[in-house]
Amino acid sequence: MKAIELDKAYNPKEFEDRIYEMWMKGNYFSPDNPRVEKNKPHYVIVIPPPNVTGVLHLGHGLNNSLQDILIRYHRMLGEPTLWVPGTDHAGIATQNVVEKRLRAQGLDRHKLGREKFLEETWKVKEEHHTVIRRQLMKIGSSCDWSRERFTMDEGLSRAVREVFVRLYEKGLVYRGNYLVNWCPSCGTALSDDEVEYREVHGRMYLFRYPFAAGEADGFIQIATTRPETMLGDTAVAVHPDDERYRKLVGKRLKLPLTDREIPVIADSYVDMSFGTGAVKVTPAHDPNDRDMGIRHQLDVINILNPDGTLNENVPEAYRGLSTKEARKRVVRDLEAAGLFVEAKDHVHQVGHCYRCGTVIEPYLSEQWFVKMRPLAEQALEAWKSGQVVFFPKRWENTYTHWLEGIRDWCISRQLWWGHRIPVWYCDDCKEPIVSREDPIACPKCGSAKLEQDTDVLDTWFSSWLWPFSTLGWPEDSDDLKRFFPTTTLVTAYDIIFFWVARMIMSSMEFMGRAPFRDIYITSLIRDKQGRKMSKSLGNGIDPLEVVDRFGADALKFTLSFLSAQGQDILIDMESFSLGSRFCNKIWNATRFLLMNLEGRNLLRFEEIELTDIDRWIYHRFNETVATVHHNMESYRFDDISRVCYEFFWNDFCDWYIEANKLPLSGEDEREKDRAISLLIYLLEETLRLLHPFLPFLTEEIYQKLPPFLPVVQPPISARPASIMISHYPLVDSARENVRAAALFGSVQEAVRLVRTMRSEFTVPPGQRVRVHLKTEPGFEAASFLAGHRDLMELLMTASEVTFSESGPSAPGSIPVVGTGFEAYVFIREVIDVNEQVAKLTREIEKSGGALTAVERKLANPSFVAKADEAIVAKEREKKAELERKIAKMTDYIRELQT
RNA sequence: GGGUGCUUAGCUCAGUGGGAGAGCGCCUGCCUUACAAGCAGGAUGUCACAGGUUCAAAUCCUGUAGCGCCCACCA
Repeated sequence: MKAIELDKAYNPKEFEDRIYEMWMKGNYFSPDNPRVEKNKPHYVIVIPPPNVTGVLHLGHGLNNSLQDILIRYHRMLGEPTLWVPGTDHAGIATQNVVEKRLRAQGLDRHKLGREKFLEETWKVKEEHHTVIRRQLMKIGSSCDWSRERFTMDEGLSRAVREVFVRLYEKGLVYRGNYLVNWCPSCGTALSDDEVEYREVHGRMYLFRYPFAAGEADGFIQIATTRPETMLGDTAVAVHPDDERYRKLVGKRLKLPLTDREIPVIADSYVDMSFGTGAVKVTPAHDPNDRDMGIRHQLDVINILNPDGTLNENVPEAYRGLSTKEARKRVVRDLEAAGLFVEAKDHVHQVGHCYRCGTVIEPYLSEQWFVKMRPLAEQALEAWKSGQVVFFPKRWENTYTHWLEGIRDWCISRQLWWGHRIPVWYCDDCKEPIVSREDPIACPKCGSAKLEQDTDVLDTWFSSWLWPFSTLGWPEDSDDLKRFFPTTTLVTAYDIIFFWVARMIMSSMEFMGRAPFRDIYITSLIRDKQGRKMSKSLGNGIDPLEVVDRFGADALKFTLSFLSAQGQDILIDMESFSLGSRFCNKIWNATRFLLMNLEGRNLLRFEEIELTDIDRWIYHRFNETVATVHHNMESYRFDDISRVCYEFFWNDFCDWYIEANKLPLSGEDEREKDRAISLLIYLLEETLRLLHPFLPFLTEEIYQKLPPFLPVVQPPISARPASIMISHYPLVDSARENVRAAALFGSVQEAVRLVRTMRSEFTVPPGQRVRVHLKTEPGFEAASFLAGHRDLMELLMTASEVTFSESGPSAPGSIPVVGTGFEAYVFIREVIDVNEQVAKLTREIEKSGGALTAVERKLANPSFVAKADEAIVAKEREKKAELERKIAKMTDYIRELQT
């Protein structure tokens, strides 16, 4: 046959897009693709939906690369495999993006109005969605695009409503006036999990509150980090057992800067040992104070507007000020009144909005909540009973800890972008109506004047239904029946609370079982300094740029290779050359093999008799396959990538192809046919092994292979049209061959020893050298070595290799010791002995000089006594090393001169 | 404060009871007719520190230090 020609270098741009198109046309991403073996269990992943706030970053690159590896692996095992793609509307985050754009045009959402604003947001959603979809395709994601979903799709919105109504009917959704986390900038409530605590260097202020006239003399000192909230104080609390204050409990204080009087109360919440042992109580603006307020029926004075400025409940002078301004003003005024004691630097944790970074204010408002305890119990049960398993396991602690300390979930958001809360209020009788369908009239009074709740739901209220809402729930759809529960969830650890735990809760509640079996928690990607990649730092890496420079396969393979369990990945653009080099290596090895098809006839595998070298490579291949399968079970992507890399590069290329250059360049036509046939067969199997990690490259090469090439394992004569739907290699115990491995291991050892020797004497690579191998009596590999004289000559660049159980007959060689043999290298013949002796002599002299210096140092008693012990030890070691070196070179000289 | 992870070669990291390793970088020599994105060879480590268990410890236990992350209402 004719040689098949490949370009000289790996150039992914030339084929990646073309191949993705081919896959799409072939409908290979479908769970009903031609490879499917109907009796096998389903393998299903639903994508963690990227937010439509922007485009994909490298974290998504990692996440989706790993999902694609799993999907392709299982698909090639013949399992009906489905990967559901989709995106998330990301309520608050997307709304912020749009508002930012509006601000740039001098607009805001209120000027625009709700309807127009939503129109704008849908446009932004479309923009980002288009890019995200293209990015996923670019990196080769083999997801089923016909099943793509969006959290605000009609179907998913129906699921959201259904869930809200069911939970309401069950009494698990309730509405109430509670202290919630309020972001003054976003103008909405947040759940506890959306508050990010950051260390802030603030101040701790000490103030005096004087007693009201006639109550007692003097004052009580209180400490606070938020002076402005004193305007909302309705009590001062002390511990009931605190002797210092016992007599003062019940007395009234005059609240400075206001005309109000507040009581001193006793509450065991107060820590006597902290500060002055007296705490100001602001029920409207602190969760603990709120609790105390309820216990003591204190007044609740809300001093804030929704935008974070002070409202009409404070004295006029402070109204309209921001909390920051008010703080300064209050401190100044208290100082003027002689009530300020001191302000100390104070480091503490302050809550910030996870989306915009604004300081969170505890704020009393009417909100909707989900009662979580009953749901959390079920989610804990799912884990305890082994329905879900975390990889790595230690994330289970994070999961259970959160569930055990679960708090109710505030799900209403004062935003516009999201699922409108399915509650209407009757204008006439004020009855709230919770309904799956938009109601027309009030069921209680019949009034048609209904208004829907203006708030929307937390974005996670739709994401937590993702594994079944995407499959058609609440309809009893075919997909739901076929593909639920899913198999594996691949996600990062930063959303275990937000998403993973909640999905399990909702799924237990509405589906009666966990939504997936395995939870693989990926690493987080950081830059080389260990910083999170972010737009503001400008240290982000665009996956598309990686694809552009190195190719999608290089992206995928590199990330997989670096993806050690439980470790963050520190990476920069250059890191991807690892994958790209590997691709190039595979490309060129293939190029070499296909080139050697010129004039050859491919032999059928059955008619080839394997040599021990062939058995060795099949043994190694089989070992590699076993490791891959084994580690795939436990999601050890790094280990899998490593063994594949090592097998292909070190075993297949460096030894097997190199060894086969002998027959390939020989005269024996039958030998040539034999050698190239086996090489091509093994290449084909290896490509299948590598395909999940290097989908584009392996497909491109697969398509270049001789079209009629049969498959060795499993034995099929008509290869599938695409490697995507070919068979993944399986462990074949018949290929295990420890004996062949040992035999070839001896060849490798002998070759390496001689190469090292050559290198030590700087013998030019082209210069042939004579070698004698003295094998020990009874050494098993002796005849194998002797039988591969020509191979060793090739690999050692030897002019001649002789064998015997005795030493060399002629002098002038230098021996090296191997396992079961000694190799005598006749260095003297290929080098200028005088020059080499002179070189060695010079080195001995040089080392001798260094040795003298070291010895002198060590002979100095004050050095040994006073110098750092480590330094002394180092010197001793240096001495021993120099002595060894000198002895070895002296030996060499003696041998050369014999 | 609670939890959890890390500390191994210049850098990024594997390795969890018996030989200290990989990739990149570095040094030497090679354009050997697949690949210079390559080939052959090499150097580099008190495996954070201190104790303990063991015939044997980078690996198990205890403690210490440093770094990181998560959670938590100390005003």
